[in-house]
Amino acid sequence: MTTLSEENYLKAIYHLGKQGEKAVSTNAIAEKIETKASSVTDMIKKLAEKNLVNYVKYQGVSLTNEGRLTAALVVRKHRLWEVFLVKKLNFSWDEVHDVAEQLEHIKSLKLVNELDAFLGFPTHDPHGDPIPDKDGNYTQTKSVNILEMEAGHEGVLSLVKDSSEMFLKYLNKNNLALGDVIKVLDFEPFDNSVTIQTKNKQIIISQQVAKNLCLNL
Amino acid sequence: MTTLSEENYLKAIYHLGKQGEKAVSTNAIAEKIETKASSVTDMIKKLAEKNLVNYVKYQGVSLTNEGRLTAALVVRKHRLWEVFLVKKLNFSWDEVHDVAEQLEHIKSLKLVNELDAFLGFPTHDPHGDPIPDKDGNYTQTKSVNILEMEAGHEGVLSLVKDSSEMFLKYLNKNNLALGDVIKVLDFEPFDNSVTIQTKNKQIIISQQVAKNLCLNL
DNA sequence: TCTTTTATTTAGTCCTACCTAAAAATATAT
DNA sequence: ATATATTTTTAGGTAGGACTAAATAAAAGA
Repeated sequence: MTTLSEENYLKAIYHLGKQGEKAVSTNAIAEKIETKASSVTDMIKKLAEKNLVNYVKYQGVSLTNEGRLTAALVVRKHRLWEVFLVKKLNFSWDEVHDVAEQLEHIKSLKLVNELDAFLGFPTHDPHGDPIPDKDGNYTQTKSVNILEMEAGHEGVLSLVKDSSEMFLKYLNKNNLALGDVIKVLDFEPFDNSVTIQTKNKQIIISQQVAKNLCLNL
Repeated sequence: MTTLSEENYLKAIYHLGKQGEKAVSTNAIAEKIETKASSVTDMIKKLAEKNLVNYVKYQGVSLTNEGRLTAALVVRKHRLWEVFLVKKLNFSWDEVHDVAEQLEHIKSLKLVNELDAFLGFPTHDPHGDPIPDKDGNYTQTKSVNILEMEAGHEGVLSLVKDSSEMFLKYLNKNNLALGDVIKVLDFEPFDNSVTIQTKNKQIIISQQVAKNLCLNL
């Protein structure tokens, strides 16, 4: 049985391991979890002892199959609870993160699966992230980052990479939501900002914003 | 902010303090929480330090107003989650306890109150226990224990005092559920068993069972 | 009342998960 | 290639929350 803290480490490694298949560094984990590198080393040793991660001193860490499944099931719970909060309890997408961080650690197989059914087996959370199934698998829809598109093309906003309250509030303020049709009009080379059109309005978004928005073509 | 462990102690004192208004003993708490008396003493000191309990060495412990409110809000969450599990997620009343024990510690005011609304502001949990409101208050309906009734009288099963899985499974097996009309037929002096009638069937229940069933007249 | 039993508290440990400071390994730069 | 900087690990320590064993207070019995 994994502790709350162990689950948080596994989740961090899971997320960090996604982009680039190689081992995750101690410092990267420390930064993600907001803890010190020495604490990370301690915990990694414990997780290695439990066969949840592969660990070679000074060479970083990666999840074993068992560790990956454990992490995926935590992520599954997190995202299902987010859907519940938004769809059933009137939370807005910028309010769900902290509560879901707590709910994701509740241990009950029946609870997760009944919740899944109650919500109608959703495939994505309110930020467009895919929800792993009972076995930890999901199908990644290949959405494209705005910065990688060509001017003149359009798509449906389907994934918001940054789920921080601050960023989501920015999107709310600018009336941008998942499912919106967005047309990329122009790239400004000076500051890498992008002009987009949605709901018959044009707005300019910074590179930092564009980086976090992905469209389905 | 209270920790999970502190909340469990407050809850135990809250429940133990209900019957008989005097101070709760260290041993009683230890038994309820399934821990050792010495651990209880440690924790009580901490709670007294935080002004959540009144404590005099060797004289037992009682809740302060702040402690009682904190405990009541944990109980409120516990019972609301039980209603959710039974009404929305197809849990039976004997399956909810362990999960609710976890869910009761989730910290989010909005979550509790939205859940309350989502469930239609229920007043009682699946075992007939009253659900405290935002301020920790509830109205105790004065249901009567079967052992205190007279033969020939009847009422509606409205409170099951023992919420253990074993006892609830016994009730299921004998087709007894909250809301059933029960008529008390006879008291057997030899072993204090009781003959009752419900749904046109007569069954004999032991004193131990009868002790845990209360009816609304 | 005095003694025995029971309840409670204290003293000293342990484990988890964190920390700081120092040491060791790896990576980078000249 | 060697010196410097960065990353990672080790060593040692802290706080929360549990434990055992021993000491002390309160309650019960003779």
